[in-house]
Amino acid sequence: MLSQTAEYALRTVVFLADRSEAPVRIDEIAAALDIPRNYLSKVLYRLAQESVLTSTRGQGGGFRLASPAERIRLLDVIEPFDHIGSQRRCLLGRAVCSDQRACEAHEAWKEVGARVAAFFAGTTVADLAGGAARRRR
Amino acid sequence: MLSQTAEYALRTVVFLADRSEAPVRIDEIAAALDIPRNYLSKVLYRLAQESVLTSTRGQGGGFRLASPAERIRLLDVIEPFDHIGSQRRCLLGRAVCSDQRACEAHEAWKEVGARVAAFFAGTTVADLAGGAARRRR
DNA sequence: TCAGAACATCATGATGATATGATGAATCAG
DNA sequence: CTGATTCATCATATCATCATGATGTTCTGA
Repeated sequence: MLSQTAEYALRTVVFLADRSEAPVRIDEIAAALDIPRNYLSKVLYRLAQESVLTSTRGQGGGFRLASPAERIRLLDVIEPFDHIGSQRRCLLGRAVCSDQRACEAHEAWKEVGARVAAFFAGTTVADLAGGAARRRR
Repeated sequence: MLSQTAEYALRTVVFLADRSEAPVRIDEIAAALDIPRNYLSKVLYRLAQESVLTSTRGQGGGFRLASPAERIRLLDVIEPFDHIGSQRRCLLGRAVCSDQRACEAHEAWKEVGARVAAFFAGTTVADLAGGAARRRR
């Protein structure tokens, strides 16, 4: 359902939500979540570009959430890597799906896609966090 | 959502459902659906192994559905290639998801997964076919 | 200013999905 | 039996994703 890369991003963001607001070093994140260090570096760099995270270099630096966990949607975290763009694509790969032969199945599929999209757009990082972030609410 | 391979399989099966019951040559299928010929060959061979299709060699041979279109679930067509196995996997890749910290989001995700699985298990090839197969019902 | 800390980036490799071309094996018509 | 037809299979190529190691760049604190 999600690519490995998007899952890394999501796990990291949820992990950070459970931590204090101080920056966390990438080595610590990689070790705690068992994610390849340099690969994670690229992933988090991308998240910083997208303003999901903030990075600080030097002593005491690291990554932290750019906004409160309850204001970061799962969609924001995933979109830079996977494109689950509202599932407008026809199940059969037809260029024109909603043509004359659009059947109940096409409608049903569209609705399934809408459910998935609604989940990622309507769920926040805080909803997935298990520790501090949830208790803070 | 679906791999290219699974989509090829699905498009072929729907295509065959719209044809008469006589075998269709793989060259004809590949040309009509714009799918690489030899790659499709392997895909259809797999579907034949799974008893979704029947293959016949020699003059007048080709592929045809092994059962009526309304008895073939999308799940049967897709499963040999993609494993959408009831989405039991945790969104965060945690080994144990439904532990003490299972939150509303985990429940919501589980429900989304169930919807997807229900769609593929509850929809038949006939539901997607646009031509002959639907009019025959 | 300088050394260490920590992120940023580059070059390269491994793997699986997708694709192509050539060849083998089975079936049928005559 | 023979040859055309058609699926089955093998060897190889291409590409994106995932991963690793080495090096560059920026920041902080003394």
